[in-house]
Amino acid sequence: MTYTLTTPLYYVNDKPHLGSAYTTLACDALARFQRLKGEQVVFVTGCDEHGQKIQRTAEAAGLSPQDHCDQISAQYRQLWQQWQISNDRFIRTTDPRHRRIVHQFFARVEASGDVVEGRQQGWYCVACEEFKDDPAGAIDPQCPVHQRALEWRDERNLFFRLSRYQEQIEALIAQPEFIQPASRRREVQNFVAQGLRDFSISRVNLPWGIPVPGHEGHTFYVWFDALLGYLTALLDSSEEGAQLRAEDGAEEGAYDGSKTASEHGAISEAGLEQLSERGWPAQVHVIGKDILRFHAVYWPAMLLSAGLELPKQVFGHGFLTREGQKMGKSIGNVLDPEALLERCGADAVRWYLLRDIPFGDDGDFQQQRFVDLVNNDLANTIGNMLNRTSAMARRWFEGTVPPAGAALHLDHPLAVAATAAIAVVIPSLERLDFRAAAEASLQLAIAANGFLNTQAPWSLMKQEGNRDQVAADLYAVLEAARLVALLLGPLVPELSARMLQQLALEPLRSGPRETTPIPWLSQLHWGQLVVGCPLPEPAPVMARLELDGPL
RNA sequence: GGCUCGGUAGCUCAGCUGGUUAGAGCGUGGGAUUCAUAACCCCAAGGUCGGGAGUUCAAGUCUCCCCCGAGCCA
Repeated sequence: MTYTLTTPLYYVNDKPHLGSAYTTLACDALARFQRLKGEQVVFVTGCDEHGQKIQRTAEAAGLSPQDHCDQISAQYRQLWQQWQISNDRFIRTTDPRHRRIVHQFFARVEASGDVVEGRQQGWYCVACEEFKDDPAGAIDPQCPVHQRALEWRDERNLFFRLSRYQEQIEALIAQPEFIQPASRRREVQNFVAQGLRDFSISRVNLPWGIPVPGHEGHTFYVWFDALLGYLTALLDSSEEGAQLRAEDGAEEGAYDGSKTASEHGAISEAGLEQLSERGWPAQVHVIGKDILRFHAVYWPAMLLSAGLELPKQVFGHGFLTREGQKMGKSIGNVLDPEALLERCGADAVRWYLLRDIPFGDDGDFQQQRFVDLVNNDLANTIGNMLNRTSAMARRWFEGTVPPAGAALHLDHPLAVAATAAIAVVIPSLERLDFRAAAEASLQLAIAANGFLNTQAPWSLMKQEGNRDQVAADLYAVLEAARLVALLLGPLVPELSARMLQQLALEPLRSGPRETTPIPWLSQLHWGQLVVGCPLPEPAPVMARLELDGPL
């Protein structure tokens, strides 16, 4: 069973902004979690590179559309590398393979009788790539989203017969799991309840796009083409895709290294019929709430028409504001993800965004709170807990993990706290509730600090006869720290690795196609820290953030 | 204009099917402590639960009206 998840394919209109980073980060946490659980993950991201808006942006910059796309998508790719995003695929809709898939898909839709020609007339927003409902007689109407003048269009387009799928879509979105979070479901339901209308899937006189076969002068509408990128990504013939398939074979006991090369030939011909072996349907499409409709209504209908399986879930998360204000170039308050990473580090940003904002709701990036939470949770509560305990263990127990003694009992208060934390973290991550997972992990660290203060090993050590007690207490806290580090693996992988390193343990391996030698889930049990194991010299695993000046 | 969500401590928010002194985190103030990254631990501050009316023995928690904010659709 493959766990496929996707970010949106980001529109290459401009360089990446924090919103895209937010989505990608969350997906990365989910992907890592699933890998740690032992799932075979295909984490897809990429860029959407078609449409008139891009053509015009490129022209304005004096570039060819392709050059422009190359530049921007390279920025995305680079940014994700800098953030250590563990995507398995990076698909661009200008990839030649994509064109083939689009044509193949279109042929299926056409064969289903779902493509009709029609006249489309109306006010068009190029920025939205969408017809608006302003009346024909409107004078200089503006796009409410972009506050730009709409353009009058009157063209003969190809339409997808969405209306035929009314009942099926209604049934689909009636499933409580399909649209998440639940709060967004009704919105879509209302929209569908009004009756689905056919929508145009082609544009005329738009050279920057994929031509529609058999319909001279038409190119595909971005929303038809872009979503298909998810499929192209899975049918990837590149090395990473091939490797995944090789592992597939190995798992079924049919591994044959010599086969890989000959497979390549076949792979490059891979088409839609291969999708089910390549990880389709996706387990979840993670998207911003603004494009929920495309993913929850149009996209499933297109897939139905093409005879393909439907994704299991569409998760529409909220938007980020900054200090209560919408981020925008005109206000000049955009947070640049690259700069943010450089000044604060990936762990800090990941922690703040995932721990403080309920995934699904809108969130506000507040610098003071960002710093407060990172310093309190990560540096003070978690980092310092490990640091102080490791220092004591090294000082009093020959630089090693002290004898566990009574700490191994499962009714030890920290064993109980750890079990409780694990029981919350796993189901929370499963449903993309990163906040609950973070809080539960943090709770374990708080319990460990509390325990330490109650036991006060530094006082006990001053009297004779307490050595065993101190050893057990320190063991318990170190063991709690180990479990905190493991639980934080998906959310803040680098911090997790540094913590494990301080405990002389191997970091988790949750990157693309990585597996951890000892399964994560089996490591998540009390009492596995090895007594007598030498501890490295303590070094803070998380530095406090001290920002001079606004971000 | 229709529909849907919100409006609870300085800030961000929990409060399920109505029922003892309305909770958490951060911030703030105080205390304790020294193992540690001036970190950790403990305690407190008293917020008309947007406003008004109603139902009820009893309402942030239900009903109606109003005000404010957000979103979807038109």
